[in-house]
Amino acid sequence: MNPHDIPPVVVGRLPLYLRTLCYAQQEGLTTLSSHELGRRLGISAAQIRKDLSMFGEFGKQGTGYPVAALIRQLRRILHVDRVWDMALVGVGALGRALLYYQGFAKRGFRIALAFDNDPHKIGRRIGSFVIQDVARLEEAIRGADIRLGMIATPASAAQEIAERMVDAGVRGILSYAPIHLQLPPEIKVEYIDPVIYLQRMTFYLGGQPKDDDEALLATMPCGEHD
Amino acid sequence: MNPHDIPPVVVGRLPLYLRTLCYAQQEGLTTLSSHELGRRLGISAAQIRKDLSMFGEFGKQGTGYPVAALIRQLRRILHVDRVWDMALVGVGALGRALLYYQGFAKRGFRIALAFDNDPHKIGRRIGSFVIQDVARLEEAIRGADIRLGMIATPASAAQEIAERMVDAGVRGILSYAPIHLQLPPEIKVEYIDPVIYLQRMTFYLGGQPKDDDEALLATMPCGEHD
DNA sequence: TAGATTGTTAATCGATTAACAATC
DNA sequence: TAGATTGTTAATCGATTAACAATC
Repeated sequence: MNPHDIPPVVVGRLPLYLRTLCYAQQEGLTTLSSHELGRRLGISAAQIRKDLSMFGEFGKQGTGYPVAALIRQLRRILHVDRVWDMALVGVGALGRALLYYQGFAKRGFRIALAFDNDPHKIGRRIGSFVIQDVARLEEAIRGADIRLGMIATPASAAQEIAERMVDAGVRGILSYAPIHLQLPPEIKVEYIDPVIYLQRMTFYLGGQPKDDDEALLATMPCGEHD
Repeated sequence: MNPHDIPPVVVGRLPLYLRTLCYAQQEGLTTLSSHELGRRLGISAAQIRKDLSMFGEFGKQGTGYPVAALIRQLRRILHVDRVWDMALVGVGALGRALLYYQGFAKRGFRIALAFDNDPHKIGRRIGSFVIQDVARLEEAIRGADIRLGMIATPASAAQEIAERMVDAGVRGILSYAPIHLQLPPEIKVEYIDPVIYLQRMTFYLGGQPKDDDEALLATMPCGEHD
Protein backbone atom coordinates (compact mmCIF):
# COMPACT_ATOMS: atom_id res chain seq x y z
CA MET A 1 0.00 0.00 0.00
CA ASN A 2 1.55 3.26 -1.16
CA PRO A 3 0.83 6.08 1.29
CA HIS A 4 0.47 8.46 -1.62
CA ASP A 5 -2.54 6.50 -2.88
CA ILE A 6 -4.41 7.74 0.19
CA PRO A 7 -6.04 11.15 -0.26
CA PRO A 8 -4.32 13.69 2.02
CA VAL A 9 -7.68 14.75 3.41
CA VAL A 10 -8.19 11.19 4.67
CA VAL A 11 -4.74 11.12 6.26
CA GLY A 12 -5.63 14.38 7.95
CA ARG A 13 -8.61 12.82 9.71
CA LEU A 14 -6.94 9.62 10.94
CA PRO A 15 -5.20 11.30 13.89
CA LEU A 16 -8.54 12.77 14.96
CA TYR A 17 -10.09 9.30 14.94
CA LEU A 18 -7.20 7.97 16.99
CA ARG A 19 -7.42 10.76 19.53
CA THR A 20 -11.17 10.33 19.94
CA LEU A 21 -10.90 6.55 20.25
CA CYS A 22 -8.36 7.06 23.04
CA TYR A 23 -10.82 9.19 24.97
CA ALA A 24 -13.51 6.56 24.43
CA GLN A 25 -11.16 3.91 25.74
CA GLN A 26 -10.46 5.97 28.84
CA GLU A 27 -14.21 6.20 29.38
CA GLY A 28 -14.27 2.42 29.44
CA LEU A 29 -15.96 1.89 26.07
CA THR A 30 -14.86 -1.25 24.24
CA THR A 31 -16.82 -0.59 21.07
CA LEU A 32 -17.72 2.55 19.13
CA SER A 33 -19.96 2.99 16.09
CA SER A 34 -19.09 5.22 13.15
CA HIS A 35 -22.15 7.24 14.09
CA GLU A 36 -20.94 7.93 17.62
CA LEU A 37 -17.37 8.61 16.50
CA GLY A 38 -18.74 11.03 13.93
CA ARG A 39 -20.95 12.75 16.48
CA ARG A 40 -17.95 13.36 18.71
CA LEU A 41 -15.96 14.89 15.86
CA GLY A 42 -18.59 16.64 13.77
CA ILE A 43 -17.91 14.29 10.87
CA SER A 44 -20.47 12.11 9.03
CA ALA A 45 -20.61 8.41 9.82
CA ALA A 46 -20.39 7.55 6.11
CA GLN A 47 -17.15 9.46 5.82
CA ILE A 48 -15.57 7.68 8.73
CA ARG A 49 -16.53 4.26 7.40
CA LYS A 50 -15.19 5.17 3.96
CA ASP A 51 -11.93 6.50 5.36
CA LEU A 52 -11.28 3.43 7.49
CA SER A 53 -12.26 1.04 4.72
CA MET A 54 -9.27 2.26 2.72
CA PHE A 55 -7.03 0.40 5.17
CA GLY A 56 -9.02 -2.72 5.93
CA GLU A 57 -12.21 -4.02 7.53
CA PHE A 58 -12.03 -3.12 11.18
CA GLY A 59 -15.68 -3.05 12.23
CA LYS A 60 -18.43 -5.51 12.88
CA GLN A 61 -22.01 -5.13 11.67
CA GLY A 62 -24.44 -4.48 14.44
CA THR A 63 -21.86 -3.49 17.03
CA GLY A 64 -19.41 -1.02 15.49
CA TYR A 65 -15.63 -0.83 15.85
CA PRO A 66 -13.66 -2.52 18.65
CA VAL A 67 -11.94 0.40 20.34
CA ALA A 68 -8.68 -1.21 21.43
CA ALA A 69 -8.08 -3.01 18.15
CA LEU A 70 -8.85 0.06 16.05
CA ILE A 71 -6.49 2.15 18.17
CA ARG A 72 -3.75 -0.41 17.52
CA GLN A 73 -4.47 -0.36 13.79
CA LEU A 74 -4.48 3.41 13.55
CA ARG A 75 -1.24 3.66 15.51
CA ARG A 76 0.31 1.20 13.09
CA ILE A 77 -1.05 3.02 10.03
CA LEU A 78 0.14 6.41 11.29
CA HIS A 79 3.49 4.95 12.41
CA VAL A 80 2.93 6.07 15.95
CA ASP A 81 3.39 2.56 17.32
CA ARG A 82 6.84 3.77 18.28
CA VAL A 83 8.45 6.83 19.89
CA TRP A 84 9.55 9.63 17.57
CA ASP A 85 12.47 11.84 18.53
CA MET A 86 12.29 15.47 17.47
CA ALA A 87 14.66 18.44 17.24
CA LEU A 88 13.44 21.86 18.35
CA VAL A 89 15.02 25.07 17.12
CA GLY A 90 14.23 28.32 18.90
CA VAL A 91 13.80 28.45 22.65
CA GLY A 92 11.92 31.68 23.18
CA ALA A 93 8.61 31.81 25.01
CA LEU A 94 6.99 29.43 22.53
CA GLY A 95 9.93 27.03 22.37
CA ARG A 96 9.98 26.87 26.15
CA ALA A 97 6.27 26.04 26.21
CA LEU A 98 6.93 23.23 23.73
CA LEU A 99 9.74 21.90 25.92
CA TYR A 100 7.39 21.77 28.89
CA TYR A 101 4.40 20.37 26.98
CA GLN A 102 3.52 16.94 28.37
CA GLY A 103 1.25 16.09 25.45
CA PHE A 104 4.14 15.12 23.17
CA ALA A 105 5.53 12.38 25.42
CA LYS A 106 2.06 11.12 26.26
CA ARG A 107 1.36 10.53 22.60
CA GLY A 108 4.68 9.13 21.48
CA PHE A 109 6.79 12.18 20.60
CA ARG A 110 9.90 13.30 22.44
CA ILE A 111 12.00 16.39 22.06
CA ALA A 112 15.53 14.99 21.98
CA LEU A 113 17.43 18.14 21.00
CA ALA A 114 16.80 21.85 21.57
CA PHE A 115 18.78 24.60 19.85
CA ASP A 116 19.08 28.35 20.07
CA ASN A 117 21.52 30.93 18.74
CA ASP A 118 21.48 33.16 21.82
CA PRO A 119 24.80 32.83 23.76
CA HIS A 120 22.89 33.52 26.97
CA LYS A 121 20.73 30.46 26.40
CA ILE A 122 23.27 28.02 25.00
CA GLY A 123 24.35 25.57 27.66
CA ARG A 124 21.50 26.43 30.01
CA ARG A 125 19.08 23.79 31.19
CA ILE A 126 15.32 24.09 30.76
CA GLY A 127 13.62 21.23 32.50
CA SER A 128 15.69 18.23 31.50
CA PHE A 129 16.94 19.83 28.29
CA VAL A 130 20.30 21.47 27.67
CA ILE A 131 20.03 24.17 25.03
CA GLN A 132 22.61 23.57 22.33
CA ASP A 133 24.31 25.95 19.95
CA VAL A 134 22.40 26.04 16.68
CA ALA A 135 25.77 26.08 14.95
CA ARG A 136 26.02 22.38 15.77
CA LEU A 137 22.54 21.61 14.42
CA GLU A 138 23.51 19.34 11.50
CA GLU A 139 26.05 17.42 13.51
CA ALA A 140 23.71 16.79 16.45
CA ILE A 141 20.68 15.88 14.32
CA ARG A 142 22.72 13.48 12.21
CA GLY A 143 24.27 11.96 15.29
CA ALA A 144 20.88 11.27 16.83
CA ASP A 145 19.36 10.16 13.50
CA ILE A 146 16.37 12.46 13.90
CA ARG A 147 13.64 12.69 11.26
CA LEU A 148 11.27 15.28 12.77
CA GLY A 149 11.94 18.94 13.44
CA MET A 150 10.02 21.79 15.04
CA ILE A 151 10.75 25.41 14.23
CA ALA A 152 9.95 28.06 16.83
CA THR A 153 12.27 30.78 15.59
CA PRO A 154 11.40 34.20 14.18
CA ALA A 155 10.14 34.01 10.60
CA SER A 156 13.36 35.57 9.37
CA ALA A 157 15.39 32.54 10.47
CA ALA A 158 12.95 29.78 9.55
CA GLN A 159 13.91 29.13 5.92
CA GLU A 160 17.61 28.71 6.68
CA ILE A 161 16.93 26.49 9.69
CA ALA A 162 14.56 24.35 7.66
CA GLU A 163 17.12 23.84 4.91
CA ARG A 164 19.79 22.88 7.42
CA MET A 165 17.42 20.44 9.11
CA VAL A 166 16.70 18.80 5.77
CA ASP A 167 20.42 18.61 5.00
CA ALA A 168 20.86 16.80 8.30
CA GLY A 169 18.23 14.18 7.51
CA VAL A 170 14.97 15.67 8.78
CA ARG A 171 12.00 14.56 6.66
CA GLY A 172 9.10 16.30 8.41
CA ILE A 173 8.90 19.79 9.90
CA LEU A 174 6.30 21.39 12.13
CA SER A 175 6.81 25.12 11.81
CA TYR A 176 5.43 27.79 14.11
CA ALA A 177 7.07 30.54 12.07
CA PRO A 178 4.52 32.59 10.11
CA ILE A 179 6.03 31.99 6.71
CA HIS A 180 5.72 29.39 3.95
CA LEU A 181 8.88 27.31 3.62
CA GLN A 182 10.39 26.48 0.24
CA LEU A 183 11.56 22.87 0.50
CA PRO A 184 11.82 19.79 -1.74
CA PRO A 185 8.41 18.19 -2.31
CA GLU A 186 9.33 14.97 -0.53
CA ILE A 187 9.71 16.88 2.75
CA LYS A 188 6.49 17.03 4.74
CA VAL A 189 5.74 20.38 6.35
CA GLU A 190 2.90 21.43 8.62
CA TYR A 191 2.30 24.97 9.82
CA ILE A 192 0.84 26.46 12.96
CA ASP A 193 0.22 30.21 12.80
CA PRO A 194 -2.48 31.14 15.29
CA VAL A 195 -3.21 34.46 13.61
CA ILE A 196 -4.19 32.64 10.43
CA TYR A 197 -6.82 30.72 12.42
CA LEU A 198 -8.08 33.88 14.07
CA GLN A 199 -8.48 35.59 10.72
CA ARG A 200 -10.43 32.65 9.36
CA MET A 201 -12.92 33.28 12.16
CA THR A 202 -13.08 37.07 12.00
CA PHE A 203 -14.10 36.75 8.36
CA TYR A 204 -17.42 35.41 9.65
CA LEU A 205 -17.73 37.59 12.72
CA GLY A 206 -17.80 41.02 11.14
CA GLY A 207 -20.11 43.16 13.22
CA GLN A 208 -19.30 46.45 14.87
CA PRO A 209 -15.66 47.27 15.27
CA LYS A 210 -15.61 47.34 19.03
CA ASP A 211 -12.13 48.64 19.30
CA ASP A 212 -11.08 50.03 15.96
CA ASP A 213 -8.21 52.07 17.20
CA GLU A 214 -7.25 53.84 14.01
CA ALA A 215 -4.08 55.21 15.55
CA LEU A 216 -2.95 51.74 16.48
CA LEU A 217 -3.69 50.42 13.02
CA ALA A 218 -1.82 53.29 11.41
CA THR A 219 1.36 52.23 13.18
CA MET A 220 0.68 48.67 12.06
CA PRO A 221 0.16 48.85 8.31
CA CYS A 222 0.63 45.14 8.20
CA GLY A 223 2.57 43.73 11.10
CA GLU A 224 6.29 43.60 11.39
CA HIS A 225 6.49 39.82 11.16
CA ASP A 226 9.93 39.52 12.66
CA MET B 1 -22.41 39.48 -0.01
CA ASN B 2 -23.17 36.68 2.39
CA PRO B 3 -19.98 35.27 3.91
CA HIS B 4 -21.50 31.81 3.79
CA ASP B 5 -21.63 31.97 0.00
CA ILE B 6 -17.84 31.83 0.03
CA PRO B 7 -16.42 28.30 0.15
CA PRO B 8 -14.64 27.75 3.48
CA VAL B 9 -11.55 26.55 1.66
CA VAL B 10 -11.30 29.94 -0.03
CA VAL B 11 -11.70 31.75 3.29
CA GLY B 12 -8.92 29.56 4.64
CA ARG B 13 -6.49 30.83 2.02
CA LEU B 14 -7.21 34.55 2.28
CA PRO B 15 -5.14 35.03 5.47
CA LEU B 16 -2.21 33.35 3.74
CA TYR B 17 -2.48 35.77 0.84
CA LEU B 18 -2.59 38.68 3.25
CA ARG B 19 0.44 37.49 5.20
CA THR B 20 2.47 36.95 2.04
CA LEU B 21 1.50 40.33 0.61
CA CYS B 22 2.69 41.94 3.83
CA TYR B 23 6.11 40.37 3.42
CA ALA B 24 6.20 41.52 -0.20
CA GLN B 25 5.36 45.04 0.93
CA GLN B 26 8.19 44.96 3.46
CA GLU B 27 10.51 43.94 0.65
CA GLY B 28 9.49 47.10 -1.15
CA LEU B 29 7.38 45.49 -3.87
CA THR B 30 4.44 47.57 -5.01
CA THR B 31 2.97 44.97 -7.34
CA LEU B 32 2.72 41.17 -7.24
CA SER B 33 1.44 38.73 -9.87
CA SER B 34 -0.75 35.75 -9.04
CA HIS B 35 2.09 33.61 -10.33
CA GLU B 36 4.61 35.03 -7.87
CA LEU B 37 2.16 34.97 -4.97
CA GLY B 38 1.42 31.36 -5.78
CA ARG B 39 5.08 30.49 -5.99
CA ARG B 40 5.65 31.89 -2.53
CA LEU B 41 2.78 29.86 -1.09
CA GLY B 42 2.84 26.65 -3.10
CA ILE B 43 -0.57 27.45 -4.58
CA SER B 44 -1.45 27.67 -8.29
CA ALA B 45 -1.81 31.09 -9.88
CA ALA B 46 -5.21 30.12 -11.28
CA GLN B 47 -6.49 29.33 -7.83
CA ILE B 48 -5.38 32.64 -6.42
CA ARG B 49 -7.02 34.57 -9.24
CA LYS B 50 -10.23 32.61 -8.83
CA ASP B 51 -10.27 33.10 -5.06
CA LEU B 52 -9.72 36.85 -5.28
CA SER B 53 -12.24 37.25 -8.11
CA MET B 54 -14.99 36.17 -5.69
CA PHE B 55 -14.60 39.51 -3.94
CA GLY B 56 -13.91 41.90 -6.80
CA GLU B 57 -11.43 42.82 -9.50
CA PHE B 58 -8.25 43.83 -7.77
CA GLY B 59 -5.59 43.19 -10.39
CA LYS B 60 -4.42 44.76 -13.59
CA GLN B 61 -3.58 42.84 -16.74
CA GLY B 62 0.07 42.88 -17.57
CA THR B 63 1.24 44.04 -14.13
CA GLY B 64 -0.49 41.96 -11.46
CA TYR B 65 -1.99 43.06 -8.14
CA PRO B 66 -1.13 46.35 -6.42
CA VAL B 67 0.27 45.20 -3.09
CA ALA B 68 -0.87 48.01 -0.81
CA ALA B 69 -4.40 48.13 -2.22
CA LEU B 70 -4.87 44.37 -2.10
CA ILE B 71 -3.66 44.31 1.51
CA ARG B 72 -6.27 46.93 2.34
CA GLN B 73 -8.97 44.94 0.58
CA LEU B 74 -8.07 41.67 2.25
CA ARG B 75 -7.97 43.33 5.65
CA ARG B 76 -11.44 44.69 5.01
CA ILE B 77 -12.76 41.35 3.76
CA LEU B 78 -11.31 39.46 6.73
CA HIS B 79 -12.45 42.17 9.15
CA VAL B 80 -8.93 42.73 10.35
CA ASP B 81 -9.07 46.42 9.52
CA ARG B 82 -9.59 46.86 13.26
CA VAL B 83 -8.16 45.56 16.53
CA TRP B 84 -9.80 42.46 18.01
CA ASP B 85 -9.79 41.92 21.74
CA MET B 86 -9.53 38.33 22.96
CA ALA B 87 -10.00 36.45 26.21
CA LEU B 88 -7.49 33.76 27.16
CA VAL B 89 -8.34 30.97 29.58
CA GLY B 90 -5.55 28.85 31.02
CA VAL B 91 -2.21 30.38 31.95
CA GLY B 92 0.09 27.37 32.08
CA ALA B 93 3.25 27.15 29.99
CA LEU B 94 1.29 27.51 26.76
CA GLY B 95 -0.97 30.30 28.01
CA ARG B 96 2.06 32.21 29.18
CA ALA B 97 3.69 31.85 25.77
CA LEU B 98 0.51 33.22 24.19
CA LEU B 99 0.55 36.19 26.58
CA TYR B 100 4.11 36.99 25.54
CA TYR B 101 3.60 36.39 21.83
CA GLN B 102 4.16 39.64 19.94
CA GLY B 103 2.60 38.32 16.74
CA PHE B 104 -0.95 38.93 17.92
CA ALA B 105 -0.58 42.65 18.50
CA LYS B 106 1.46 43.09 15.33
CA ARG B 107 -1.39 41.67 13.30
CA GLY B 108 -4.35 43.28 15.01
CA PHE B 109 -5.21 40.94 17.89
CA ARG B 110 -4.90 41.78 21.57
CA ILE B 111 -5.33 39.63 24.62
CA ALA B 112 -7.52 41.79 26.83
CA LEU B 113 -8.34 39.26 29.56
CA ALA B 114 -6.49 36.26 30.97
CA PHE B 115 -8.08 33.73 33.32
CA ASP B 116 -6.95 30.79 35.40
CA ASN B 117 -8.48 28.72 38.19
CA ASP B 118 -5.27 28.31 40.20
CA PRO B 119 -5.41 30.45 43.38
CA HIS B 120 -1.63 30.82 43.19
CA LYS B 121 -1.92 32.47 39.79
CA ILE B 122 -5.02 34.60 40.28
CA GLY B 123 -4.08 38.21 40.88
CA ARG B 124 -0.52 37.76 39.69
CA ARG B 125 0.88 39.81 36.85
CA ILE B 126 2.44 38.27 33.77
CA GLY B 127 3.89 40.95 31.60
CA SER B 128 1.18 43.59 31.56
CA PHE B 129 -1.62 41.13 32.30
CA VAL B 130 -3.29 40.46 35.63
CA ILE B 131 -4.54 36.88 35.83
CA GLN B 132 -8.20 36.87 36.78
CA ASP B 133 -10.29 34.27 38.53
CA VAL B 134 -12.02 32.10 35.94
CA ALA B 135 -15.09 32.25 38.19
CA ARG B 136 -15.59 35.78 36.91
CA LEU B 137 -15.23 34.78 33.26
CA GLU B 138 -18.77 35.58 32.06
CA GLU B 139 -18.92 38.88 33.89
CA ALA B 140 -15.54 40.08 32.62
CA ILE B 141 -16.08 38.98 29.02
CA ARG B 142 -19.51 40.58 28.89
CA GLY B 143 -18.16 43.74 30.45
CA ALA B 144 -15.44 44.04 27.84
CA ASP B 145 -17.77 42.98 24.99
CA ILE B 146 -15.32 40.37 23.74
CA ARG B 147 -16.09 38.15 20.75
CA LEU B 148 -12.94 36.00 20.50
CA GLY B 149 -11.65 33.46 22.99
CA MET B 150 -8.57 31.27 23.25
CA ILE B 151 -8.53 28.09 25.30
CA ALA B 152 -5.23 26.85 26.70
CA THR B 153 -6.60 24.68 29.50
CA PRO B 154 -6.34 20.91 29.92
CA ALA B 155 -8.73 19.02 27.64
CA SER B 156 -10.86 18.09 30.62
CA ALA B 157 -11.82 21.73 31.23
CA ALA B 158 -12.18 22.88 27.63
CA GLN B 159 -15.83 22.02 26.96
CA GLU B 160 -17.14 23.79 30.05
CA ILE B 161 -14.98 26.86 29.42
CA ALA B 162 -16.10 27.00 25.80
CA GLU B 163 -19.78 26.90 26.79
CA ARG B 164 -19.29 29.64 29.33
CA MET B 165 -17.45 31.78 26.80
CA VAL B 166 -20.32 31.38 24.35
CA ASP B 167 -22.81 32.27 27.08
CA ALA B 168 -20.85 35.44 27.66
CA GLY B 169 -20.99 36.48 24.01
CA VAL B 170 -17.92 34.88 22.44
CA ARG B 171 -18.53 33.96 18.79
CA GLY B 172 -15.18 32.48 17.79
CA ILE B 173 -12.84 30.20 19.74
CA LEU B 174 -9.26 29.17 19.07
CA SER B 175 -8.70 26.04 21.14
CA TYR B 176 -5.34 24.49 21.98
CA ALA B 177 -7.04 21.71 23.97
CA PRO B 178 -6.80 18.34 22.19
CA ILE B 179 -10.52 17.69 22.05
CA HIS B 180 -13.40 18.47 19.69
CA LEU B 181 -15.81 20.99 21.21
CA GLN B 182 -19.57 20.54 20.97
CA LEU B 183 -20.98 24.02 20.34
CA PRO B 184 -23.84 25.62 18.40
CA PRO B 185 -23.12 25.67 14.66
CA GLU B 186 -23.03 29.46 14.47
CA ILE B 187 -19.97 29.52 16.73
CA LYS B 188 -16.70 29.38 14.79
CA VAL B 189 -14.05 27.13 16.27
CA GLU B 190 -10.49 26.49 15.17
CA TYR B 191 -8.17 23.92 16.72
CA ILE B 192 -4.44 23.72 17.22
CA ASP B 193 -3.19 20.34 18.42
CA PRO B 194 0.46 19.94 17.42
CA VAL B 195 0.39 16.16 17.83
CA ILE B 196 -2.28 15.91 15.14
CA TYR B 197 0.07 17.68 12.74
CA LEU B 198 2.99 15.46 13.70
CA GLN B 199 0.92 12.33 13.09
CA ARG B 200 -0.13 13.60 9.66
CA MET B 201 3.59 13.64 8.83
CA THR B 202 4.66 10.36 10.41
CA PHE B 203 2.06 8.61 8.24
CA TYR B 204 4.33 9.38 5.30
CA LEU B 205 7.66 8.91 7.05
CA GLY B 206 7.40 5.28 8.09
CA GLY B 207 10.87 3.81 7.90
CA GLN B 208 12.79 2.12 10.64
CA PRO B 209 11.59 2.68 14.15
CA LYS B 210 14.68 4.40 15.44
CA ASP B 211 13.58 4.46 19.00
CA ASP B 212 10.72 2.03 19.44
CA ASP B 213 10.94 1.77 23.16
CA GLU B 214 8.36 -0.94 23.77
CA ALA B 215 8.50 -0.41 27.51
CA LEU B 216 7.69 3.25 27.08
CA LEU B 217 4.83 2.48 24.74
CA ALA B 218 3.43 -0.12 27.11
CA THR B 219 3.00 2.52 29.79
CA MET B 220 1.35 4.72 27.20
CA PRO B 221 -1.43 2.66 25.66
CA CYS B 222 -2.85 5.83 24.23
CA GLY B 223 -1.83 8.92 26.09
CA GLU B 224 -3.43 10.26 29.22
CA HIS B 225 -4.81 13.39 27.56
CA ASP B 226 -5.35 15.34 30.73
C1' DT C 1 3.33 47.01 -30.79
C1' DA C 2 4.88 42.91 -27.94
C1' DG C 3 4.85 40.74 -23.68
C1' DA C 4 2.61 39.86 -19.57
C1' DT C 5 -1.14 39.02 -16.71
C1' DT C 6 -5.92 39.27 -15.30
C1' DG C 7 -10.82 37.45 -14.82
C1' DT C 8 -13.66 33.85 -16.31
C1' DT C 9 -15.36 29.75 -18.52
C1' DA C 10 -15.53 24.94 -19.29
C1' DA C 11 -13.45 20.67 -18.30
C1' DT C 12 -11.36 17.80 -15.09
C1' DC C 13 -10.61 16.03 -10.93
C1' DG C 14 -11.58 14.69 -6.23
C1' DA C 15 -14.44 14.38 -2.01
C1' DT C 16 -18.79 13.67 0.29
C1' DT C 17 -23.21 11.72 0.87
C1' DA C 18 -27.13 8.68 0.41
C1' DA C 19 -28.60 4.26 0.15
C1' DC C 20 -28.62 -0.56 0.82
C1' DA C 21 -27.32 -5.47 0.78
C1' DA C 22 -24.82 -8.14 3.93
C1' DT C 23 -24.41 -9.70 8.48
C1' DC C 24 -23.56 -9.48 13.38
C1' DT D 1 -35.89 -13.05 14.73
C1' DA D 2 -35.42 -7.85 15.05
C1' DG D 3 -32.48 -4.08 15.42
C1' DA D 4 -28.22 -2.11 14.48
C1' DT D 5 -24.29 -1.19 11.91
C1' DT D 6 -20.72 -2.17 8.56
C1' DG D 7 -18.46 -1.87 3.85
C1' DT D 8 -19.34 -0.39 -0.67
C1' DT D 9 -21.52 1.51 -4.70
C1' DA D 10 -23.49 5.11 -7.34
C1' DA D 11 -24.90 9.73 -7.30
C1' DT D 12 -24.11 14.25 -5.90
C1' DC D 13 -21.56 17.88 -4.78
C1' DG D 14 -17.60 20.91 -4.69
C1' DA D 15 -12.81 22.33 -5.83
C1' DT D 16 -9.01 22.74 -8.99
C1' DT D 17 -6.95 23.36 -13.35
C1' DA D 18 -6.32 24.54 -18.14
C1' DA D 19 -7.11 27.68 -21.49
C1' DC D 20 -7.96 32.02 -23.55
C1' DA D 21 -10.09 36.47 -24.78
C1' DA D 22 -9.49 40.92 -22.95
C1' DT D 23 -6.42 44.47 -21.89
C1' DC D 24 -2.76 46.83 -19.47
